[in-house]
Amino acid sequence: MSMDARKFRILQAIIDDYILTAIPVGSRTISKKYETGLSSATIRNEMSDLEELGYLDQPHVSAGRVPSPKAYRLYVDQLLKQGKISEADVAGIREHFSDRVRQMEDVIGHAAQVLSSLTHYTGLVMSPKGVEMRIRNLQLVPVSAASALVVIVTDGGIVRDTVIRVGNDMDADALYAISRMLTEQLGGHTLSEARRLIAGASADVQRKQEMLSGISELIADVEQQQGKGKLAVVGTSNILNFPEYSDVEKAKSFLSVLEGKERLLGLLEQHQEMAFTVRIGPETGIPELSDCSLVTATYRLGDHQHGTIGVIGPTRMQYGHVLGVLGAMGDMLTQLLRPEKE
Amino acid sequence: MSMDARKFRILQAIIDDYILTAIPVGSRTISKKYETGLSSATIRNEMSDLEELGYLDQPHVSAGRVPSPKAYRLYVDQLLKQGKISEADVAGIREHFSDRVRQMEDVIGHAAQVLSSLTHYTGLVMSPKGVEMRIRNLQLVPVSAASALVVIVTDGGIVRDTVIRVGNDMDADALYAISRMLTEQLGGHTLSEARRLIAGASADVQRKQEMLSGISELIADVEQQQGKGKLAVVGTSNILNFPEYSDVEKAKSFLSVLEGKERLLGLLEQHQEMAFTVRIGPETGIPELSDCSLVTATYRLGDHQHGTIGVIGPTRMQYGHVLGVLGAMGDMLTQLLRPEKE
DNA sequence: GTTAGCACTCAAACGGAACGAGTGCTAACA
DNA sequence: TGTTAGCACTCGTTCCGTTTGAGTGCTAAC
Repeated sequence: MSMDARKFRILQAIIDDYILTAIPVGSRTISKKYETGLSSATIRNEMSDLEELGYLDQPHVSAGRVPSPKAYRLYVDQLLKQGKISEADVAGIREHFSDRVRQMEDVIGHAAQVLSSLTHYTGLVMSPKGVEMRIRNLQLVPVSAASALVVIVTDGGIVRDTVIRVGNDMDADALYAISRMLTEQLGGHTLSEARRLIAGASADVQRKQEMLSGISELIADVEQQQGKGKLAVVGTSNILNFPEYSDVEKAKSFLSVLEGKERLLGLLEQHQEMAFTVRIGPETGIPELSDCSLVTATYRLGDHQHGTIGVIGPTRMQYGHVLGVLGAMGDMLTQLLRPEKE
Repeated sequence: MSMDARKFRILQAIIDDYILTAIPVGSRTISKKYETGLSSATIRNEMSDLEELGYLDQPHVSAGRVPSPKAYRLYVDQLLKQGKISEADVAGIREHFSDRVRQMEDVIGHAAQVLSSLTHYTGLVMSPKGVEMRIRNLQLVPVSAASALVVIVTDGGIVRDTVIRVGNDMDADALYAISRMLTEQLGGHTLSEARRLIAGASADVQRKQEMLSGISELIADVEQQQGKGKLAVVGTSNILNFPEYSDVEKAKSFLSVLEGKERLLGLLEQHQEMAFTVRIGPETGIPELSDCSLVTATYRLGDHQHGTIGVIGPTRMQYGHVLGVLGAMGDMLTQLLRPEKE
């Protein structure tokens, strides 16, 4: 016995119905609403086969059937093959981003917000992870008599700053001179190279040494921050709208995974080279998310950096719609974050 | 009939027990566990009086009594009068902040994290709201041939930046010259003054005009950002650990208030001049939070700016502990964020 | 291969009985 | 006059048996 066209159509119908209603689907429902040519008894036979093949589960003997993760996998693969992105989704996103570009972090938070409100699931946006970022400019800005702000601009346009102590006798011009020198020596180098250069530099004066180590720390910070990637999570409470999470225990374990962002980051960092990723239930590898699906897409920042956006919802997710929204949003972000022409 | 010392003791006992167990307290419980000198019948009479006075509610006739918001109010006022802050809380916080100071935003997120984990409620930290912030320095940093980064440093140490377009013929030195000029002219002025000055400046060249308007926009941004205040919310899912939120509907409405941060910001901005604020149930003014209490405290950044930290939990909150933690955290933040000596 | 029919299963909904925590009231007591 | 023992009463909770109905598997006929 194997999967034929009719079995596939029936499976599709079951999945569609279950995604819509969240209640186990019976043979009569399919016979009446979908495959009108066949009687419920026939459907029953087919469903029995599908169960044997591993595509359907039965909560208990007198309930209908529920799609298994394997079924969703088949369904999604089919969806990805035909690769449809709805025009409506693109329009919706364009509308939400009509206002002018703001800071990177705002964009990220905003994007997660839009994902959540368009899909009614939980929206995730991870900031780009820098691969081999290079320093473009480094500048010291006086803050008070004894301290200065170090600003680092990288080729990705990422800016990071911190306050360090400098000598008392540094005026703005002196700081600028130092900035020029540092930019000249470190510009074009990667972050780790820059740190090595600083470490190697002989510090003739104690004060200067102090300053350099402050800068070095900042660079390390940037490296680490970019290595990790910031994560915005919006719409966690949406999950409570779905009947499968009316059990408080389930909801709690779901929410605590989303709050402790580490594991989530780990998931988002996998398969970053793929345009789309769909992980269904157990495929996430996180037991607490075994009733959830995670759909991700990628956006680019410049040529070498890419970030990830995603949506988490119940396994019976509207995959088509979510894929559409994510695709459109990915394009939008790539376009929005394109570095100025050089 | 009025409140005498014994009634007060009994009320205190009821509140203590209810905070601990979350189940309505019966007269026998009080008689056995607390006021051992009195029989349950006597307690019953007193409880009846307390109910008449508005301090107790009865879910239904055959259940025990539950403290009313008015009772918590009395309880908290008493607590505030004796103003006790536990040493253990101070130590706990100091421990969590042992690592070096990082960026303002990190500190805020981290503080919310610590509040949440020490209290097991939801932790809130709002960034300082700038009153009359003054510009200390303004600097243009080259980013690419045609664009530059504007960095603004204010007297509160707040740094904000954005990328603007500049003319093609601007090299680093030219930008620096402009920076010096701008700093000279705008330094010491408040944000709104600075914007007025820029608006008034006659722009001889088109390019310069473009640049100035970019800077002006950034200043407006800083004003607005600081006017609003950023808000970190951590530990929302903690609420699900409490039996009063085992009802999914309640949990959902609570969580959605926390997600749409606007109303929360409004609450936190009220009474910012108070060292401590306790708002119990209906006192919050938000219907969805009528079973919650919000406790806030203030920290300072410099002399003129203050931010708010807070904890949201069920009305039967461990007020003493929360006040202790918030007090200690407020001091910690004030100390941590003290601007460098000038 | 398809379908009608039928016996069977089992979760969910329903409903009444028993339980028990807690109250209010009254009368007796110190 | 305040305290307490006693008792009737209330009412939510729990338990348990019944009914309902959706859905299945199997068999026999088409």
